[in-house]
Amino acid sequence: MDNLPIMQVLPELIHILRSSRAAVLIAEPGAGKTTATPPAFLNEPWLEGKSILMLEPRRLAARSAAVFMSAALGESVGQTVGYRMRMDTKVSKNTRIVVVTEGVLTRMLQSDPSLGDVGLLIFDEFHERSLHADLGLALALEAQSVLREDLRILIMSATLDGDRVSDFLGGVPVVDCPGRTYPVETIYAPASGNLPLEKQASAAVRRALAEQSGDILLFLPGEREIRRTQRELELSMLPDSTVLRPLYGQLSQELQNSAVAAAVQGQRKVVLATSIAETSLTIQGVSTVIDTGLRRTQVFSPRTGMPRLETVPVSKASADQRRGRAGRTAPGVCYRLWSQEEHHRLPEDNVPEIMETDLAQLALELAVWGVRDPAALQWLDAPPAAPFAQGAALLRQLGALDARGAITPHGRSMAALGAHPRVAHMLLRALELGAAPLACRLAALLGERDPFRGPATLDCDLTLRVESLLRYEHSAADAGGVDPAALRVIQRESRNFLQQLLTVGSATATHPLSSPERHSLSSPERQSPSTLDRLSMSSPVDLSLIGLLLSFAYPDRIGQKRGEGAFVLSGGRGAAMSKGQPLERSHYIVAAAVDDKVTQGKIMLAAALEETQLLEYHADNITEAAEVYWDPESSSVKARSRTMLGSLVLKETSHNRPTPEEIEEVLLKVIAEKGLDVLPWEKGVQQLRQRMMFMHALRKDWPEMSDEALIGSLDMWLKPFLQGMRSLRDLNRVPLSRALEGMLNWNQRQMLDKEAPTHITVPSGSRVPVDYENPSAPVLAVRLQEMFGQVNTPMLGGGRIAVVLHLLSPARRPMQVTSDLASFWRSTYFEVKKDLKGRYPKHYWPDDPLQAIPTNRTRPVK
DNA sequence: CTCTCCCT
Repeated sequence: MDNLPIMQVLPELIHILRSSRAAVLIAEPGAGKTTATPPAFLNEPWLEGKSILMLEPRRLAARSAAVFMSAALGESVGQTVGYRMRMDTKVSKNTRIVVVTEGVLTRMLQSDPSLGDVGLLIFDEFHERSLHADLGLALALEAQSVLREDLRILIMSATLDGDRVSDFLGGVPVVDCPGRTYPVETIYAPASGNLPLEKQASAAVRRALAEQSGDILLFLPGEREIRRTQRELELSMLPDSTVLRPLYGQLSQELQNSAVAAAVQGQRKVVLATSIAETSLTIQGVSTVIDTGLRRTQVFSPRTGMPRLETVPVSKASADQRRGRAGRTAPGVCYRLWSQEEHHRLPEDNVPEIMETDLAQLALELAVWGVRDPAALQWLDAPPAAPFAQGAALLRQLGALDARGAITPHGRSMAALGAHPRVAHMLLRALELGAAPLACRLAALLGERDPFRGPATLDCDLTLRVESLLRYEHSAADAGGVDPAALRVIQRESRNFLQQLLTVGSATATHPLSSPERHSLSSPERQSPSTLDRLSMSSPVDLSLIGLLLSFAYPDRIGQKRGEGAFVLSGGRGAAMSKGQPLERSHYIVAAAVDDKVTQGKIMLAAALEETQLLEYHADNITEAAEVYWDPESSSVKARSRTMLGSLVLKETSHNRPTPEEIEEVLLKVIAEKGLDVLPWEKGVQQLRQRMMFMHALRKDWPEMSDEALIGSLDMWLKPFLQGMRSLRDLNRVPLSRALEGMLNWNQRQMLDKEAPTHITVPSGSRVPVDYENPSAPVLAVRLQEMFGQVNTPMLGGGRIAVVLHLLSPARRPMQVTSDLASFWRSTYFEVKKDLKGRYPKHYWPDDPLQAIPTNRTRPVK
């Protein structure tokens, strides 16, 4: 241990922490930082009477670090060095170094924000930037600044940009430790053409088998790609000595072990792995790494509130970490299936978990801490607003937060359970119902991988899984299509949930468990501690409660049948299950897992819910709303009252009487949507509007009459005339002229008749209508003979606008258009006269029209 | 024939 590189920098680090409250240690993997650093501080004066807390991102790492440090001290675990993790704790009075996993640190900080006797808090593998590490650091920094000035914080990291963390912590010292890995040669080997991934990967494996010696580790994004590549390699002619070993998280322990273990003498091992082999597991004997440069990651979609899996390029940091796996014991080689140019475009680091995960749990932890706005704390990367708001909204729905966003007693119990808030809420409600053991099984089923395999997965009914689990618990044989290893994990997790629930349940049994708006329950009241003790996994199970329990966890995914296999969810989305399932006949279901499709999600897991259960247990969220609305079928305003649960219409009746105001409001909205054409624009009304437009063009204080303006002001001018109307047909009775005139004051009305008259009386005595269709150039169409004697063009707009005269023949054929009558009489008239005389010889066409007598006769004079 | 990885 003395020759580890870390030993050379520890004196400096010890020196720094004597005067600094925080430091950053950058050390490559293999430097020994995890096990050498904590004990180095045990004899520091500032740590006297205090202990060291070190955070590890994985249980395995935490346990083995504690074992290794204990062995170095010649002790067993739980003496000077111990660990704490869920369902497994080894510490004693003498323990001064405690290695903890992530959830434990959060719970410790929440139950004692001053961190009791902890003198040094170490974040190991901080570059992984897990949600809990980021949260832990934010909480610890506040604890340090408010409660514990003497608390020291050490950030340990491999590839992290140390300066950024140092700056974030206020410019604390950074210690850099050289690594102790062997050199690895990097070969960029981009695939030619657009080959499927499994072909690229298997070609690279064949190349590496030929060019290199030793075992090969191939990184692929997921299980599907691993299986396809394995098939591809099995079909190609590989040397007999080659063995293929898949490796991913869901694989059984035995198969994982056989992938990790050293190959048998004379064999060459090719391990096909997900990113599990990047940090979590070390594989013996690997000297060649092949990296496809892809990983699968979960992205939370705030739009739908659902998680979604995406295949994305790895970061440079990840790629380097993967490459490093070839140089653990000897110099190695790494093939990267991308080009050097592509490499430059890769992101430096992986996106921190806090940036793309569901933040409901984070929101709950912050509320327990007393913080509603994340900005109140310091973050390396602040939680993004949309997922945080979505999380807070869910917490309010579950009764964990009150209307002001403060934590409720129920919320505190939920946080103490340490499950996802949805699951925690379900467990606590189940406790009240006496259905805790069933809820624990559901919680485990939801948290773990589906135990069904193959075609069995097509039936999304969770009840079938529960039944299968119960058979497994009674060691009864199950039909095919079920994975016993998965059921074993689920059984273990169910028990853990029950134990956790009983601890939290009895701690809070003396005061109300749940939300303030909790309604009274018909079946068993809250459990007393003694009944809690009797609850066990062997209690009888009532399968009819599965849907109800799920509905506590997913109140936003209660589905109402609307078609074959299709459901509307209470949160507003549509979702469907694949055809032919018994569950599709249920009127109500709860969808526990829905994929993240834009229009219609696919239901992966669900259970039936009885309407009576829904009405009884979700009464708080059921609203009765009277609604006045437009019914397109009858084209009229109708009223109904609806019983709603979120977006679901549970019941609808159409009996109540809307008030006139409500009707008018809906009518106005429909007119605005459908446009003004639904109103009776008779000729005179149309002219009135055009006259008003003409006036508006001249005078700004007149109302604007465009479609847009009229629709914008319907409230003002039309509303008073809608009384008693309910349908499109009724609108034909609107006294539109009166309504339009109503927009004018008394003066304007006088002025309208004077300056934009409907008719002009011409010399013959006829009243000729003015055409205002073009409001900037009104037209007066009149027979030429009727204008004899009039010198000048008739004027409108108070003498400002000359009409456009359309002078007509006796048969009302247009002969001439002019806005200057005087000049017409002087010149053009004589040409027109010749023409007219030819065609209408018996009419009177005087040589001096200004002296002639005008006539409105259509027949020639005798 | 949907399913990266961890953790309270």
